[in-house]
Amino acid sequence: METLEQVMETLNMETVLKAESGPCITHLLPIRDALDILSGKWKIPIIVALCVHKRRFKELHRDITGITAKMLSKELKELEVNKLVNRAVHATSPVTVEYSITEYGHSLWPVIRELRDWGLKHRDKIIYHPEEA
Amino acid sequence: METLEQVMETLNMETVLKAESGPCITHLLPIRDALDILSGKWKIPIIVALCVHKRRFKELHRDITGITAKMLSKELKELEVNKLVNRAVHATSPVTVEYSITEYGHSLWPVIRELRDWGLKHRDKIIYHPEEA
DNA sequence: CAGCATCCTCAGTGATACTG
DNA sequence: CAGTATCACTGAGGATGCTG
Repeated sequence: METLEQVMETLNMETVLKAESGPCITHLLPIRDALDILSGKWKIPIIVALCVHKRRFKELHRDITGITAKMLSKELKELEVNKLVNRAVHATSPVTVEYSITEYGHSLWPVIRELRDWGLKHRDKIIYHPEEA
Repeated sequence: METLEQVMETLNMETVLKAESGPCITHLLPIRDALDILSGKWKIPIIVALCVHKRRFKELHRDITGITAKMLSKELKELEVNKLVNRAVHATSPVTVEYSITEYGHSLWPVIRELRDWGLKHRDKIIYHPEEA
């Protein structure tokens, strides 16, 4: 089992931190990419909602408390660009659009699980045991 | 092995999305907590830098390209509150302050690894194979 | 229904200067 | 050295109304 230090060494820190390119592209940047795709106020709720089952725009708008149509539209577009979400237009009248999680979207699961697991432990540590160093 | 759908079901989505409290606290919120702690422009570079070895404020300021003293100070404070980073003041003259990763900080490793691994695969998929659905 | 256009605001960030 | 204070700016996100 590698330690955090060992892994960080593989990141070639001293080079990475100051590099404009090179090692940075294969090391720090991927972390940033993943973070950028998941962060923001609505990405996770949308992904979670679509993981349960496919939904239409209006349904998402209704099921995700507080989101505006503008943000929902924008976020879905980003998720679609990243191939995490599929957009299917049905030629009904009026048209309906169904959004669903892609197969590729499932690859996010290990990431989300780690985030959730760490977040749970962290909540416990900080909120319920704030006194411990 | 659980599927993403199965896990999402355990999140009790329909309840979670609309809940102000209750299930939300143990499910969506931890993900947001973790994300909040890691996201932003400087948290990861700081953590990575400190994982290689402890550093003083000035050293961090020098080693992390582009960060301002104000942001460095603010980010270190947040990391310290979350017990990921330790702040040690030495009564030299003038005083020096050493920042280091805590034992608890190491618990972030699985999270960072998953983010990096997914980010690497994603980079490959989106940038080098943009044509594939 | 599924969005887009417009306007707005305010918290996060940067630049610069200053302090114990 | 290790920060803080002040000001200015930007952009994520919200409110509202409109369209194909």
